[in-house]
Amino acid sequence: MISADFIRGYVDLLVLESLLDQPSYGYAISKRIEELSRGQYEMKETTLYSAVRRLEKTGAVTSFQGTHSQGRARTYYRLTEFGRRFYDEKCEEWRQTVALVGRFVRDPH
Amino acid sequence: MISADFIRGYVDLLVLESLLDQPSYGYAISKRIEELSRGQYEMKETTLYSAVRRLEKTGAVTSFQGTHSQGRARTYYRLTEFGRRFYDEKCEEWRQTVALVGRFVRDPH
DNA sequence: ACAACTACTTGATCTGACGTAGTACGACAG
DNA sequence: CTGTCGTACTACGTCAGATCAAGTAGTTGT
Repeated sequence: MISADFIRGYVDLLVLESLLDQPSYGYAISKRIEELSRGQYEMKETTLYSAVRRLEKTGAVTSFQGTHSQGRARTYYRLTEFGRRFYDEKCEEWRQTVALVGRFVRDPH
Repeated sequence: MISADFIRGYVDLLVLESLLDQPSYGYAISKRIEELSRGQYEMKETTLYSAVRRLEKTGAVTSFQGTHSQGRARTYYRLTEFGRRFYDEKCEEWRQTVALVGRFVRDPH
């Protein structure tokens, strides 16, 4: 299990990726992240919900209430155009970080 | 310039790398990091010094006063055996993080 | 009836990076 | 002989973000 300290800074990226193809809601996002990370990382609920609210505040996502015939009401989140650009930027920053930190990583002797 | 939020979590790794080959001191460590990151990242002094103290507390490094014929006295930091293992672990965690986050990064369309 | 799963919220706490500021020493220019 | 630059730290306060702990609420399975 990868420590959250290592993911910190990329929480937004993981969440945004989950919204690229279609709108989604908290629980589904968390399940997707868990799946894509193959059980190596599990985003805490509070981390996830605070992330989507932060993203909403900055205009990267918008929220709407899903029609629900059953179950508790879900809040869906949809990526905005700005959100897409924001995601692309985050990806680019990630690539740069990989290049940078990579220069500090040596193979164990 | 890469934002500190992206490096957060790898500060210790960068510092430890700078101590792999020989003991060093605060200012030299910061210069080495600046150099290796090719100006893309500059670790703030307060960040660096709080990191070495944290590493000292966990036993990854030990400190000693350098003999100084001139200039202000320097505090040198030396990697311990535990520190070396700690560095190797951080590197391994880094590789895992790269693999994980990489699955959330898509090329811009 | 009760647990388990889904779906989310609130409030408090803690860590770590940062800003600001100051101390301290040497060398060198003017 | 004074000021400024580069070196080498330290102290204090602040803030964002991840977490813990706990609670609310509806649905489904046994």
